[in-house]
Amino acid sequence: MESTINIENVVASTKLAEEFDLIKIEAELEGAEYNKEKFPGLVYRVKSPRAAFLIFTSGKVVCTGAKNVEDVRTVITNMAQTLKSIGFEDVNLDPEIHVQNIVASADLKTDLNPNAIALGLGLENIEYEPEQFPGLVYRIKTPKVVVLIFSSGKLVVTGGKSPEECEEGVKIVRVQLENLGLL
Amino acid sequence: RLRKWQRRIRVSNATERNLAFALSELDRMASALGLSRNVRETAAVIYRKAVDKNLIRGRSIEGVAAAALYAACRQCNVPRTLDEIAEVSRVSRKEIGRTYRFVSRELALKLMPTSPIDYIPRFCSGLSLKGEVQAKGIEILRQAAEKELTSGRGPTGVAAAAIYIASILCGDRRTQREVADVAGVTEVTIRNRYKELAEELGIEIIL
DNA sequence: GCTTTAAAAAGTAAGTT
DNA sequence: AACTTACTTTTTAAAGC
Repeated sequence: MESTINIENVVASTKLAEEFDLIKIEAELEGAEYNKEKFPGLVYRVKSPRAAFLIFTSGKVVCTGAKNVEDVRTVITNMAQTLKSIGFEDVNLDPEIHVQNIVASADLKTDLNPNAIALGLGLENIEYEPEQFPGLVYRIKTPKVVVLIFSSGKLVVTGGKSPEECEEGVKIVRVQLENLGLL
Repeated sequence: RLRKWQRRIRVSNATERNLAFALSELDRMASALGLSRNVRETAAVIYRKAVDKNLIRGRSIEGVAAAALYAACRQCNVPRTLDEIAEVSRVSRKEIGRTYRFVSRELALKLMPTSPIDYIPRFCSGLSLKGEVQAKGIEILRQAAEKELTSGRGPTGVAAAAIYIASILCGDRRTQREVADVAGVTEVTIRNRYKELAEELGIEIIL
């Protein structure tokens, strides 16, 4: 089966140490931004596979912006190595990583009618306020994902914990629209 | 026993006081927006239902009142944008929108998205345009809806473009800036929408 | 609820040129 | 009028207000 979705962003969390001295990291790593009053986490961007990190004093880390689930491990491992080389001897170089959210896009390749879809899926199951946003918001219970449906036929799936859940979300939308005769 | 009664009376007083405040707020906002008695009563009904379902918990009375008014305008087909409601409320557009979604869902209002057609009468009066232009604008929007040219677009922008075209076709032209001002959109938006409508509906605009 | 990050979708907005 | 940049919606973790 050809891939029907394009993963655009993966958000993951992990714990690299018991604690971090963010002021030291900010001083050692070029480009690191840390404003405790503004936000409790230190922001650091990497280019390897491109990604952004939010590092906290608790040792916990949030990684966003990765384009693949595999890149997440690569980038986090590199981050751990960088922190170790900067003087943090106790960083875990092989931490447990939790993918928290995946944002993906898809294309049904047909124009869609949001108003008809709203009535078909049921006004109580969707949110569609073109005055505020052009996409129709459809929340699916299982898998627990949210799909944004546009009149162009393009979709955005978010909230999934794995690529499979995102694929499933697109599949559900496609099947329901087909059954409604709106595809 | 006596304390229990006092508590009930106190709660009752607070409830009545809050309801009175909410209703006066609805009236104040409705007056500022020039809304009819029908819309005010519809808003009051929605607000009372929200109170009966305890939807006020964790929300401000003003926020729910503003959301109820926004919903009432839509239900009565005389829509106001969230920005217009926010202008006469002390609650932000974001808060009103969030409360509206919650109340709308909890009370199962099942409102369809606002139709551009519902903005035509108000915008035309604001531009002192006659019924002929109004009818032409509505006709254009009906055709546009059939060809699905309005999906995903802001209702006010589409309505503004239809009025702009209608005013020209009826020989009582209004400038893009004039229409943009009453509709609360930019000239760029009117330009984008009217070009699209004229093109797809085969309307020749001679300036 | 907010603050910060990333990203797509499509519409609208604002500032420059 | 074109460009650019930016904000709207959704999701999600983190620590703290």
